[in-house]
Amino acid sequence: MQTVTIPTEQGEFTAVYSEHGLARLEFPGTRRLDRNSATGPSKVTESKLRRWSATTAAALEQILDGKKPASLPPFDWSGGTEFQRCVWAELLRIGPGRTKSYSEIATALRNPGAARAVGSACGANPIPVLVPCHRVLAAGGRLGGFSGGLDWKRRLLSRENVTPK
DNA sequence: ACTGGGTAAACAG
DNA sequence: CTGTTTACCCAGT
Repeated sequence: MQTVTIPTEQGEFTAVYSEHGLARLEFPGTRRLDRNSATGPSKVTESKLRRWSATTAAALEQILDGKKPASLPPFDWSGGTEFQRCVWAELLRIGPGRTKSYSEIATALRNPGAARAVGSACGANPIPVLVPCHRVLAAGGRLGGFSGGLDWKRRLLSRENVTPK
């Protein structure tokens, strides 16, 4: 695992890469102590890392600007369950300025009634912003929750001209 | 505004 | 397997 910091207007994000791609993205101010995994030499090559970092930084910048990212880095979702990966994949289908409710996601996955489980899966999303869990609202356009803090959710949405109740 | 029952998934033990 | 927790939802007070 390799960590790379990404400076933006909104602060310094931290990206964590495995040999398969971007595994985690952290908001500014969320210090993690496990900075160096002592599991031998990192398996992610320098050339991959530089390419992925550039793509991640550009995508992050674009989303913080309320725009659609031109391209995304590969994601390493190996830590997630099958259900969580399905939810996260569905989130990627929501464009900037659009929102979906937790139950709409559940229905789209042909598992209506799983709205609450969808909420849990969103909370477990290791790559916020790029995997836009901030575009998922509760029923009736209410804000719902956000692992990075509701102020971030409001900020990201307002940048896309969305104002929840 | 608050409560209760229903629901699905992850996790600890 | 049971109990607990969870970024939910809806119909009643």
